[in-house]
Amino acid sequence: MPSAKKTSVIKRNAADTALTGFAPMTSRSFERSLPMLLMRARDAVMQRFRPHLREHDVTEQQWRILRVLAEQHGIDMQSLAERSYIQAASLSRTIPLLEGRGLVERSPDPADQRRSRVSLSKAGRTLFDAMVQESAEIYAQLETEIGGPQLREIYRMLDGLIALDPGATAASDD
Amino acid sequence: MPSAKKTSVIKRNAADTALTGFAPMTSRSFERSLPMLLMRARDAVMQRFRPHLREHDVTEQQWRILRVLAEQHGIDMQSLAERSYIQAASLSRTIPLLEGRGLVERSPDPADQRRSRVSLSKAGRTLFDAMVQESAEIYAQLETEIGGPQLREIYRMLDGLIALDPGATAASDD
DNA sequence: TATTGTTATACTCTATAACTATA
DNA sequence: TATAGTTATAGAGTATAACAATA
Repeated sequence: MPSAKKTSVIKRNAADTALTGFAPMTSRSFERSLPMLLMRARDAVMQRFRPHLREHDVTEQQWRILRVLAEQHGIDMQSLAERSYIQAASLSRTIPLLEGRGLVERSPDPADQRRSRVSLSKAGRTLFDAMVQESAEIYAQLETEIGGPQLREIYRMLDGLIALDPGATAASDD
Repeated sequence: MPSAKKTSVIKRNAADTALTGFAPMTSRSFERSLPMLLMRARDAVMQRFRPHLREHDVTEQQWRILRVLAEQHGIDMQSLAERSYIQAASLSRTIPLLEGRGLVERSPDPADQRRSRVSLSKAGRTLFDAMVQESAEIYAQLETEIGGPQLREIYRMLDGLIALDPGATAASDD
């Protein structure tokens, strides 16, 4: 039941009381573990998108890659890794899969033979266009349910949390 | 730089404009993908906790298990899986590891031989008490940086997102 | 020597199904 | 027949380090 009050996710007991004597009045909210709630919130949102991703046989990670490629043609592997928040080693295994499906193309950078220039193929662009359209519709539905101002507030607060980690913030400052 | 404005995480270009024609005025925030921001926010928060977890040689998943066991003695595997948001199959592999370290004990449920009753051992309780104390301190530091009211607002909004997924909400209603 | 990208290794976690032993 | 838990399998992802080619 979506509307049920989740008051007892974590139950009070002796041990609990002992450990939260540290911050007695607000212990309840902290016991509900911020990372856990973030994980569950992400999962709840992804529920909306998973059927859509599966339908196109694209993993979450691959979708992140396609999105970066859609906005930056001929990006090198390292930059792609940073912008899609995927480890370079992981990317090296994933890109050939997308190449194999004809969604992605690579060519050596003429200015530096070490570098690859990764791009969306025509088929990749077509897939992306179709997917991003559906994705926008799911987002629009989300916004309807949550409310625009509320959703913008969520973005603002998530930015605040992300800014807690200087490393992560730096990665997004491009 | 934590204070830097992240205005250019996703760059505008022709392709971008094309795909976001769908919702022109608010496209920027939606392009910044809610699941992605939730993932990064969780990662940023976890950064604070990872050294603490590693120090005690406990994975994030194992920490979730310990927390559930700390508040519910003699829980069966299925309930433990639900409450810790871990797949039952994954739990079946993880619990023996914790047993091996002497942190967790299991005994068959006398009323139903199929069921296990999983509990924290004395050593497990000692570890939990030490870790939860440190964890509370990290949270307190987070609260100082973010601000109590702001943090409570974050919790409220995450609850809202989680409520979007009836399945996930049901799991937390215990 | 340093950098780009790939490969290797080991580990974590997920998802699904098959299996066992009880009920 | 149904349920609790385990095991098997495959896939997806992380994290590190070693490595080859190029700069």
